[in-house]
Amino acid sequence: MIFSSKAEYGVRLMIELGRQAPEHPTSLKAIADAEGLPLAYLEQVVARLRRAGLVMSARGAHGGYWLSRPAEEIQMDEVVQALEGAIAPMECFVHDHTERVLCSHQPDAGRGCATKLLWTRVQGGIIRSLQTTTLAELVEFSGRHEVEPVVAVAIAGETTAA
Amino acid sequence: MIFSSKAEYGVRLMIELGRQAPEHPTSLKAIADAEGLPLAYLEQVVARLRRAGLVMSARGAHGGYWLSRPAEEIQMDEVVQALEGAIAPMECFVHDHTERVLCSHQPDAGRGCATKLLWTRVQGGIIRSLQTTTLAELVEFSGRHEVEPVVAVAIAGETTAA
DNA sequence: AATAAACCGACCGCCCTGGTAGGATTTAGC
DNA sequence: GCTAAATCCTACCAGGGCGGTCGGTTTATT
Repeated sequence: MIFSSKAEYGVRLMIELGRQAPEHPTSLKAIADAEGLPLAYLEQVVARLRRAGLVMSARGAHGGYWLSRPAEEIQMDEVVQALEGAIAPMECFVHDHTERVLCSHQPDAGRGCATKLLWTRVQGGIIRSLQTTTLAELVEFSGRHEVEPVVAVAIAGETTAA
Repeated sequence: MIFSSKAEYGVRLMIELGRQAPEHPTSLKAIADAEGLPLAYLEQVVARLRRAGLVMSARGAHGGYWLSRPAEEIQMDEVVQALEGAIAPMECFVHDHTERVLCSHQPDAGRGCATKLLWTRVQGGIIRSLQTTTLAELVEFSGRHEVEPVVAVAIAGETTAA
């Protein structure tokens, strides 16, 4: 429940685009069918990726979307950030201006904001793990197990446990 | 927006308890006043910490709460987990049983679930950063800047930027 | 007895999420 | 030029979770 479904859908969409030949436009309809996702909702998701400059598009018949850069050069923190907005573990990290009680950092400055220290570390952990993963890795991973379904499940299980 | 305010309030509460002498019960009222948080809501928050065995309580007049272990032995992943429930970056991580479309891991096992690889790494990053931070660290940090308010703000700002 | 506190469960308004609807615009192919 | 296929855009909506309140019960101290 940390990331919303926009992140899930968007990452899947990016992987799907990464599987296609570059410059060759893929229609949203094709992706929606392949992944079993609602087309109209995907439109909103891909709009964020486009505005962030991660994908490019061509309108009209035989139009579609493609990666604006090779998958090797796309770090996943860019993708998730485009989909979810700022990657922050706590509300006060993204809206410093709001004078909510949630973040006592500004108000009672007499005491160091210890929670902020904690959330800063968490934020670092998240961003680091996203930065060190490229889209190409995920594309490669998703394609590697297409031939052997049983093995694929086993490996995925181990990865989860680790 | 990754963690809810329960985490923020609960961590602050734990820090407050860590500042007190062990075994000496602190009333919720005192904490609520010190932190400017709603008492009735804090009750729900502290209940989670108690059920997780992180704090102990005494009822009646002059009752209150205290840490069940020294702050040095409390890793923050335990605290956050008690407050937020399972620490998972995506819904399908916590409810494997639900047959939602959100996680395609089970359904189309023919293809390796690449998003799961990503979320697993993120989860690892979060938990690691929480595990390597003890409550004692936060207590020490919060107390260090009490004397020099101006310096405290400056240091906190640097920590955020880093 | 009175007071101070932990404990418990029900309730409730607000906002965000996930999703739908309906259209406007652009392009390829005939 | 017409039609179909696609992107693009805006508004709308139901549901659920979150943050919070309230009233009351129980337990212990003084």
